[in-house]
Amino acid sequence: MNNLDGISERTIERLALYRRLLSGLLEKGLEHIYSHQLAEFLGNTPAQVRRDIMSIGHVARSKKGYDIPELLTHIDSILSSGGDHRIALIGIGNLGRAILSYFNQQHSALRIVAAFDNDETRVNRVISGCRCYPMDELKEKVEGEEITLGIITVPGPSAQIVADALAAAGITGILNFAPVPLKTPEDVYVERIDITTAIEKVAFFAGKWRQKGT
Amino acid sequence: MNNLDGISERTIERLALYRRLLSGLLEKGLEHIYSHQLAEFLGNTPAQVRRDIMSIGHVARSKKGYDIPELLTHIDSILSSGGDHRIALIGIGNLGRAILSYFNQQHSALRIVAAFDNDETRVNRVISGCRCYPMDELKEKVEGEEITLGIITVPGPSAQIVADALAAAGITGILNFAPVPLKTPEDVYVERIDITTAIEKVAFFAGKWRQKGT
DNA sequence: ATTGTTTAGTGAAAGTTTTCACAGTGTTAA
DNA sequence: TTAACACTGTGAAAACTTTCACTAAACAAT
Repeated sequence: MNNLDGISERTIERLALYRRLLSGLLEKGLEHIYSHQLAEFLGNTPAQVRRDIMSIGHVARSKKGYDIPELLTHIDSILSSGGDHRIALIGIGNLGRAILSYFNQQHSALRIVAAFDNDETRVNRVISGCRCYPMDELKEKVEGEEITLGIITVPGPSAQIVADALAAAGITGILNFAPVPLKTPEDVYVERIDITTAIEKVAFFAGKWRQKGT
Repeated sequence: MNNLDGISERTIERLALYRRLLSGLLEKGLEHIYSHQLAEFLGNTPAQVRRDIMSIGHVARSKKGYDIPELLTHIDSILSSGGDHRIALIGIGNLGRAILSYFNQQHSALRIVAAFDNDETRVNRVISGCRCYPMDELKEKVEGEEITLGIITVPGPSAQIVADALAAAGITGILNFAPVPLKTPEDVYVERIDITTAIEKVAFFAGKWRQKGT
């Protein structure tokens, strides 16, 4: 289910990291890089780097390692192959605003083009270059602006309602920050980021680790 | 490496979800729950629920399913077994503030007790019940306040410096929101949340999914 | 009591991801 | 030209995670 073209979910995540890294290296004028250098930067192993790069069908036999511009172009073409996307963000609270400013500074292929909230005091203005609308205009704007992805930053109890609205508006992917799992139609891809769970996980493993050795 | 007491990393994440869910159900006065109901709430399978619960050594043969208070207590004791933690947050930007307000409303066992930033205008005040200090007081406060975990919400270029400072101050776990992998000593557990990567991943899979069928 | 039904617990299978280890090859140096 | 080296590509093994499928037990109904 999550394996298109033989590229696994995990590999896609790392490809996004490779892309960021390579693009930085390119700006510094570097031309070539070895798998073990990439691994060093990313904190994984050379074998994994090579397998990831292999999985997108990249071939570059050279003693100098990978050609950075070439590899970057290739990774970019894979990651972009899902098409262009315009994004809606729902929930203009602290987290929502943080993501707006954090995300809309960079990036051209992916942009948050509209934000929504139920609270009227948060609406009808522009935050980080993004217009804010009341929730009941969601469907209209999603269709009008050709929005295909949604980011949910509303409190837990409202998240499912928002997800339903997004799905009804025809969105195909959701990034959910609310601390609840969403029920969505099969054809909507959902990714969750659960900050509380992440901290609890760190607390558990950090504690355990300290108790033992390693 | 990430498998203490036979409990896998993934299971720990789900246990945190079970705990939240069960605690909500308990407040509603529910007493028992079946594995298939838990699975329904969490969007996974009954078999996985049972395996997770089994892995913490919980036994409760009853035709009525799991006893909620009992199971909750047990999960809680596992998740708390990493010990209590006081948390420092570094980087009082939009994201940092969002996490402060988001996190410090609830939760007692884990609390963000100090925030730090290089920017003097963000410092020496209280945000969401959390005192803000300049960076150069980090070590002193970490030791004085018995802080054991750190949350990094600074921009990418500063993240490694902050991580080094945290490690030097004796912290054992880090949650890193900066879009760069960190190099840390072996005895520091690091978890990363990469918002940009998450969005790129959704864009990829949502696009692919739409192109094909399911 | 007996029987039927439904559920938890769990060994084993299946699926996924990472790592190992080595063959083949471009590159450099002699 | 040849030899030594270091790196990629990759089959196969290992490690990890999820799912299947069955056993035994609790409970309800008779």
